[in-house]
Amino acid sequence: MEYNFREIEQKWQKRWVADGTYKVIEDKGKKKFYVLNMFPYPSGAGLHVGHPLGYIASDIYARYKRLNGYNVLNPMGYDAYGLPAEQYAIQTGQHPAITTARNIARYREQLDKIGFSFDWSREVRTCDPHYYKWTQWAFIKMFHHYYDNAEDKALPVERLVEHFEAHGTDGINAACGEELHFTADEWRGMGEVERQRVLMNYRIAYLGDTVVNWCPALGTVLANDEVVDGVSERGGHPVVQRVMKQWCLRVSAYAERLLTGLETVDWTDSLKETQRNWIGRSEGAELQFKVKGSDKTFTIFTTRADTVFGVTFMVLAPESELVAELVTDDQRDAVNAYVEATKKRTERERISDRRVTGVFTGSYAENPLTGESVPVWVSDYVLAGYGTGAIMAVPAHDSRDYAFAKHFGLEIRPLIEGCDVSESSFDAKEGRMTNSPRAGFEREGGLVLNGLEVKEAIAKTKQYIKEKGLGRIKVNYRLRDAIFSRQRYWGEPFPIYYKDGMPYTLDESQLPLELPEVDKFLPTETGEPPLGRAKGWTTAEGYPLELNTMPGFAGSSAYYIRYMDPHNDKALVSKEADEYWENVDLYVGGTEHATGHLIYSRFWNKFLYDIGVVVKDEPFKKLVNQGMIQGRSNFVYRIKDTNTFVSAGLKSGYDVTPLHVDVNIVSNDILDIDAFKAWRHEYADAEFVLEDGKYVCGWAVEKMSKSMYNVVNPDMIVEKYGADTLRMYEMFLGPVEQSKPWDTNGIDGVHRFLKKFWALSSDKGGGFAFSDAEPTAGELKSLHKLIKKVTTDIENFSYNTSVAAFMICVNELTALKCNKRTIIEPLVVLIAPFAPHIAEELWEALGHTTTVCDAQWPVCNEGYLKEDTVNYAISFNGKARFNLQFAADATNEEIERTVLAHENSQKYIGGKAIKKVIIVPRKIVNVVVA
RNA sequence: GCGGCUGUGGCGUAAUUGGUAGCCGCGCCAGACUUAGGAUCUGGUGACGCAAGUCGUGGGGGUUCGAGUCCCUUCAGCCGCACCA
Repeated sequence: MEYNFREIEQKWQKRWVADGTYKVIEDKGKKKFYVLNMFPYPSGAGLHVGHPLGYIASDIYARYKRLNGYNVLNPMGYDAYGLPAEQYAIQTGQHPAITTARNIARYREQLDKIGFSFDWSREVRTCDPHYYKWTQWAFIKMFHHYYDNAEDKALPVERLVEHFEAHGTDGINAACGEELHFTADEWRGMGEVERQRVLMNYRIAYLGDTVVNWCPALGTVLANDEVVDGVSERGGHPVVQRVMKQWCLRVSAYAERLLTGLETVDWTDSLKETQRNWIGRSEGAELQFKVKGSDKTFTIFTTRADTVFGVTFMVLAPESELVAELVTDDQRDAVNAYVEATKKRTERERISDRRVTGVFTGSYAENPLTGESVPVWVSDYVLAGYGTGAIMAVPAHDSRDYAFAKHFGLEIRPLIEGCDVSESSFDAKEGRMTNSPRAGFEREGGLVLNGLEVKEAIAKTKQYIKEKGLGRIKVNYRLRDAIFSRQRYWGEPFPIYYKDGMPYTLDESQLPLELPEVDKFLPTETGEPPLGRAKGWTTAEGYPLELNTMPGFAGSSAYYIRYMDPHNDKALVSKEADEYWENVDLYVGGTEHATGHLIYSRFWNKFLYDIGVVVKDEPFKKLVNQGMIQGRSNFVYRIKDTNTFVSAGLKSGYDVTPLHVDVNIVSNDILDIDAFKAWRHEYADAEFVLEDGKYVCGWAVEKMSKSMYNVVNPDMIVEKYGADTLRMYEMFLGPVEQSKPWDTNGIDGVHRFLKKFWALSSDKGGGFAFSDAEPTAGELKSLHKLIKKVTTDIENFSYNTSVAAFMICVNELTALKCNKRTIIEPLVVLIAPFAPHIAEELWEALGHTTTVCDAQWPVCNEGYLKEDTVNYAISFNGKARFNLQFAADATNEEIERTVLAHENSQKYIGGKAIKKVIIVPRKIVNVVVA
């Protein structure tokens, strides 16, 4: 009987839906397992063969866990808000909700063909009001909480208010924008607006003046992770720095917990390292500098407190408020001009152009340890957003300060014995201190670092700064608060209205606040976001609602929690559901989310943990990054200014333009000329210069994308080979974590394997044939080898070697002509996670009335794997010379005796003394002779 | 610049974790069947050699009876961060 995959796959996909096979309910009697894929953004291009890679890998794991008796949650949904749908809406006027729904339908259709075990009854869409109600709800919660550094968790803002009432800011240790100081009396004297302004300084979701990445082309701000190399991640438009009032999330308050939490999760080292880099913890000290001839002081941050004796100038960031305070009248024009020029530069220009620039402010600062005066400069190499926006410059031991000093002819004073700073600075944190202080500049009772190792000197200086009250020990983070406003239409509206210019949250009972209709998806004529066009966009009392919407990561930050209890309209998640599912046991997705989604989700989850909504501090226990499937593009070469195309091998003789050609009309790099002529009307009368009668295309590995015509859809593969072949082939390509170009060569091998597997139990007529005879030792060994291999492989995500193991087993069984029920049945269960359709069909043929999903994973009996004899390589002084067979249970003494007595051994020993005999179990006997 | 990862046949990859390098598949070669087909089956396939054998895991060095695997060094490629003080 033929392997009719089309019929089989349709039959079982229908059956699964009809029976609700993959519907899962909380069952306290069973252990839970939560498998999750990063949900897709439903783009207009549909699914390509790269998307399912991770879904297949996690589906295999989910099915495997289920066969091992776990209650498995394996949901799927859509990250449905996003820029492409909105850009499309702007161009065509088509409502993004319509295009998004259409794209989702297409995705669903494609996904269904691959045979996933998703529980679709739990589907979520971020743009669905029932869903984003809880995104808005979480935002309200964040608005009404602040981060208490002493308790190290989020607490209600009411607690803060109580404290202000009683003690003012005295004793407050909270994450905030700026350090405020007021008394209880002053607090009580404040009006409503002023109090709101104070509280805004502490809220976890707050409205703040921030330097943002403004993208004029997109008309919106972007988060740091949405800007790559100074241009927008989507579209590649230039990005400039601008100060704007924006909603922000105080992610930075969680920096330390985001860092330490990494130690508790099972993620790859590289991903953890990427997050550590992004969080960017650095230990150092803050040190106060007095401004000469004034009572002003300012603070700098340094990790190299030991170098304070080498400070020869100070530098302020151009955006720093200190600039205006410190600039002298003489220098004001020059400084203003410099600051203005800096503002106009885009992020990209600042990155690409690293010329040393700067201006002297005219002021001098006093070194707190030596009292000497150093000039204060302004330069854009100092960042406003990090530390205090001001630095002490030590050109001898910092390469950036060095370049600046060289350029402007400032003093470079080395502090480490024997270091050479004539060509470049000495940045390493090693060596012995000298010149600290310089001879003749010692102070009574002052700090002396001379002779100390750098590390000791840092510690001693920090201690000194702390004791003398010159500053404090401080930990700084690179991680900044997340900017949470977008000037876009297609996103979650904020549950916020304004009264007297101050924002207030809607009541939870008013949620969801649904996205209003607008006539156009563009900003208003007055430059307000698109929601400014919505009619009646106010509260019932007439207060105006917020016009910004939330960014893409808002909806994706807690979706994994919603899957646990997706239809609950009383809570984000019920206590019972959350306590049962806890958190995600296995999360599969791409590395591109390392510094975006995976930081925001962890932050969001930790906040919900703090307020008692979820029971786990970390959302994703184990994370696997599937590699990207790249496209393999094909090119044709058009001779300039003609409609003639020259084959790749001959193109060097012509002046040609390479053009992408649809890979679907190219086979093994040979162009289907008729299909090419039909592809586009301008090629209908194209002419060709052929080699050997064929048109050979060029190729390159590139990102799979519509514009490069290298997209291969899974549907086409499913149509031609079936879903089971696609699933197994994608796994067979190589390790899941590895990126690789899509290459259809080789899929035949996998398809052939499934046909052979099918043939094992099908007879020549139209039916199945199973033997009830007892299996032989050889058959049992073949099966149990497979059980062992596949079980450990799935646990380790080595699916490619599993597929290889299946092939070996089926080849062996085919050779043995084995169709025995007791062998085929467990084999069917083993393959079910990989090729569920064929497994179901055979499971039914074996006479089962339940689906294979309810089967039991077979257990390996090691007893069948025993070898009777073991082959040893006999080597002399490390050189293998001949082989000998021994019984598997032979003792080392027996082996040694036999080897030494063997006639072949004599010519290698040749009467010399035997130093030792090393016997490695099951492998090698090495005889070492003198 | 800092940090991480990778390097094995013509290709994708594997190697019991320090034990006969190249499993499985593609491709290729030969053969079988055949109403020549992009079907199926069988055998072969790291290099050199008629052979016994020798050489082989980016290069060089080391540890070890034994190294793809461990250590040092170097080269190449990929990824992350990057005027972060």
